Amino acid sequence: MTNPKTEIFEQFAELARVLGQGNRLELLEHAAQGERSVERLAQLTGLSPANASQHLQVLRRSGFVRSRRDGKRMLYRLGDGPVIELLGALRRYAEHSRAEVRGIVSDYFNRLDSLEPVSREALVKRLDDGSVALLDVRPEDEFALGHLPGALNIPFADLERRLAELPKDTEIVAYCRGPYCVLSFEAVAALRAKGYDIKRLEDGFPEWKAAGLPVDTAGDSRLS
Amino acid sequence: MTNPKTEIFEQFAELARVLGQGNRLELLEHAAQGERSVERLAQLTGLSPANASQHLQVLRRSGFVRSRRDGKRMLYRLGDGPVIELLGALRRYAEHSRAEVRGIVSDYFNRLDSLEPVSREALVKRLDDGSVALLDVRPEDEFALGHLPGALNIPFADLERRLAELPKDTEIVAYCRGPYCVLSFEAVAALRAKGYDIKRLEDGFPEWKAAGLPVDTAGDSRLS
DNA sequence: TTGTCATTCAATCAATAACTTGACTGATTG
DNA sequence: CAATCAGTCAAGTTATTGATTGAATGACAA
Repeated sequence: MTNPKTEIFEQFAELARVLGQGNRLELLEHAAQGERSVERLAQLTGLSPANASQHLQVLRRSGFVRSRRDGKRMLYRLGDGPVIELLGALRRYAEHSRAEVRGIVSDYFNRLDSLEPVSREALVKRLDDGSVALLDVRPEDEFALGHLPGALNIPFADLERRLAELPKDTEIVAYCRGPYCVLSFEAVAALRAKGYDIKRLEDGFPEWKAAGLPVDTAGDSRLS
Repeated sequence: MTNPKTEIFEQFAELARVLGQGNRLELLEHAAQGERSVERLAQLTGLSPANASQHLQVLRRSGFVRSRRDGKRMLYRLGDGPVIELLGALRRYAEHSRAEVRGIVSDYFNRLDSLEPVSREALVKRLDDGSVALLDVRPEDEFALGHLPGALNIPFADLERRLAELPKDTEIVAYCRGPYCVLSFEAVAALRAKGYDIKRLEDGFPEWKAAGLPVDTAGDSRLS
């Protein structure tokens, strides 16, 4: 173990082991949306608070999340290393080589949205043109913690009630928490059925932020 | 567990767990050099054949390696998914956030080569100019399984004896198995001490190949 | 066919990990 | 100050994992 190479591989492996737990990956995705208390993260993932706390500490020890105290709550947010990039590489590898992943993806997601999604690059270009409207279907609190500039926030649950706010003549791009977030898939399916010209952003808010693209945090929820 | 999202995260986690073992990562690095028998891989990593075999099967189940039979030996090589990309993301994350990794790297590696390495992109450009000679310091069998076009192969152990083959007037770029392969670090240190104008390639052969750049497999070991 | 070699399988043991429970700490509120 | 709330810690249980050993397979050669 004094061999430096072995030592390095062991360090890498330790990081991989931290990601080797579904619950932790799920906590990580939620923390990637913005700061969240332990209790909230526990609710979102269905874990017991104690269990969530322990997982979060494991994630913190490896720098995947950071934490700060706010009164009696402890807020966790994503760490500042290239976490999203690592998770993206894991996702891409999984999509390539795990038949199960492809199966689940096509069963549950692609079925809902057979048209190809819009890439981040394409969206940036089209936002410059002003030829597209942005729809954020995440819950309001996640939206408040950060969103794409100019996005309109209508949580998925409120979509039916607030259809009037959506433009019928402009193309809409909907986004969500990440590439596997169901909300945007279902929003696209629902709105397309109603005749809206709508597509899905390939990935979600964390990836956008990680790419260094501008992010709004205030309640600035007008259409661009 | 019927929840598709949980299911997906569990799939991702399973892949991460496979990488969560130092010995497996080391086997993977060796398999990334080219096809290798179980026995050879066991030798290279210091594992027992049975143990190496089991690890290799775990890696195979997740597509990180492929295998084929050749007579009575079983040859393992890297799988064809974006494995190198995933390992690269893991490495970059580790370098960013693990103080231990930075420490080990600076202690054992940077000490040997304080000058910045040459990036793959820069090397491609300079190879077009013909302004640089390529030195592959890996063992001959690894070289034979694949190497950068026009590279001269002098295994590290033979360097002293074969100095005459190296140009004194051209800049040399040395490379090896990967970003943490000691051979190229030491070769650069040794040759620089003897007055050669030599730098290290930032990463190694597997990354070059994964980037889709041309690779020679024959015994074509002339200088470019 | 028999023997040999490389690899895999099966059984075992020790170590590690995840989750639960209940007690504990630290900050806020009455 | 006492009560409460959010989070953490510590101990115990169960399940999984990695390494070892020796036997079993499958390919080849005499």
